[in-house]
Amino acid sequence: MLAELFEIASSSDENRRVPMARAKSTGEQHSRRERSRPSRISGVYVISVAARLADMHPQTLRKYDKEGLVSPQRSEGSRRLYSDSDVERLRVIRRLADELRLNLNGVSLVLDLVRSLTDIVSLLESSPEVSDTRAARVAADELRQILSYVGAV
DNA sequence: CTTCTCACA
DNA sequence: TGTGAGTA
Repeated sequence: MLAELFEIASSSDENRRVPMARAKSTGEQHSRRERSRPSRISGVYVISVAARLADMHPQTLRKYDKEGLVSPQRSEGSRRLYSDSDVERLRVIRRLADELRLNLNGVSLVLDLVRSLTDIVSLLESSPEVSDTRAARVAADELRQILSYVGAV
């Protein structure tokens, strides 16, 4: 359906023998860079860790990947690497599916809409000529309500 | 990736 | 009993 809208650049699929540094199934991979204030700590997690953070089973994450709901980066060995935003996205999916009882097609549709609405809110707030109008403020406020209801804060 | 279970209509 | 979601 609309799932093909999400595309994350995948690196080259070279199946070279890269010595995997202690392939621990639990624990974070890579270091955490604290770039100019810890406003955003970027973590990278293997599927088992990401599943635990999102309170899901690893098989569910594989299925979501296959369905195009979440497209994690891949390592050299084609292992899925989930970012913090991927985990956050998984939590939104869990809310949409568990609480709102949406099926996966509904979830992907809502996620598409969330992205569009987020962009529209940004546009409404971008330039003063727009954001200073009453209509823009009302519209942006309404969209933010919808986004927070969906859980996309 | 395929198979199996479970819920549901 | 066919389909979708999650799991083994």
